[in-house]
Amino acid sequence: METADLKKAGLKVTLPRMKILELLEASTLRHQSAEDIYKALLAAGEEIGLATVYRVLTQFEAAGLVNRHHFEGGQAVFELSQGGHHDHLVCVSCGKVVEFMDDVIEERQNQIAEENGFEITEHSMILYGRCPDCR
Amino acid sequence: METADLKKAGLKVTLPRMKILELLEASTLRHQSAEDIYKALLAAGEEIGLATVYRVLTQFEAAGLVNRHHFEGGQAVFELSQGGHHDHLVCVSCGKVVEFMDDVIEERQNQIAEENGFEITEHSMILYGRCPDCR
DNA sequence: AATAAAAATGAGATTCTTTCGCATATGAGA
DNA sequence: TCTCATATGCGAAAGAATCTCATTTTTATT
Ligand SMILES: [Zn+2]
Ligand SMILES: [Zn+2]
Ligand SMILES: [Zn+2]
Ligand SMILES: [Zn+2]
Repeated sequence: METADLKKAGLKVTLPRMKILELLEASTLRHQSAEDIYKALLAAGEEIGLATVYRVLTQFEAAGLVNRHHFEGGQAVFELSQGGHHDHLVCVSCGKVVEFMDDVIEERQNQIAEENGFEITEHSMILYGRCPDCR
Repeated sequence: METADLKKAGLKVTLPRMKILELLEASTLRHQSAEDIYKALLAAGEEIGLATVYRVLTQFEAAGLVNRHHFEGGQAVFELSQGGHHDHLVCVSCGKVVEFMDDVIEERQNQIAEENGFEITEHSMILYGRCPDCR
């Protein structure tokens, strides 16, 4: 139930926010740009402005509901943050995205940060290549 | 000797290209934006247009002379590609950049790509946090 | 259900970074 | 030195994301 999630996040329950959250939950594509979402909403007959989509996604991000990633040479993409941390494999040919999570890497990252006296707040790891279908 | 590098890269030896390459080699900051470079050139009395700086850096990248990285929330940064592959630790407070390279991680990345049938062309790994000075 | 105050929205303007187009200038080879 | 392909500088343009502000929608309160 979405409205609960919004309230829990300290966000007023408005129509645009509900529609965007619903769309993110219903969509088969986990990683979408603000514009993708805007167009999908338009196609669904919802009259929600692009600025609002950007604003709402930024609020969702701040509330921890979604995560934002910057894949090379494209717009930022957003995904529901359900399912915990993971990183991405991106096909440079067809755009397919595969998620993965590797404890060994995560562990080494922390180790490296520590060795350099850094206190890590987040990280971005994206592997680019050709997917099976595109090779 | 720079002119040789340019010729070797199949690039005509022009004044802007030489100046930019010299600046990259002389600068203490390894990671600079196109605009940083443009301003440094201006400050040094060189009259090189910003568009040229962008063009030249893109050509250098294609020639393998420099690498481009996109650190969160800033302009693209460029660095001379001397010294082989490495990844980055970036301080979110002061912008300090530390380079590192971890064979275990590189190995796991290849493993993961293989498991998913991907043929990796490149990757981006950036750890964000607070450096020792900023904690 | 009606009202008021606070917050969110939509549309367009605006910013920021990067690229493009084209007239002029420059470099490499003859 | 001459010629021509190429590179440069400038301003215009594009693309993504944010901002402004008048209007609308929520939520809280009668
Ligand atoms: Zn593919
Ligand atoms: Zn993901
Ligand atoms: Zn710092
Ligand atoms: Zn580096």
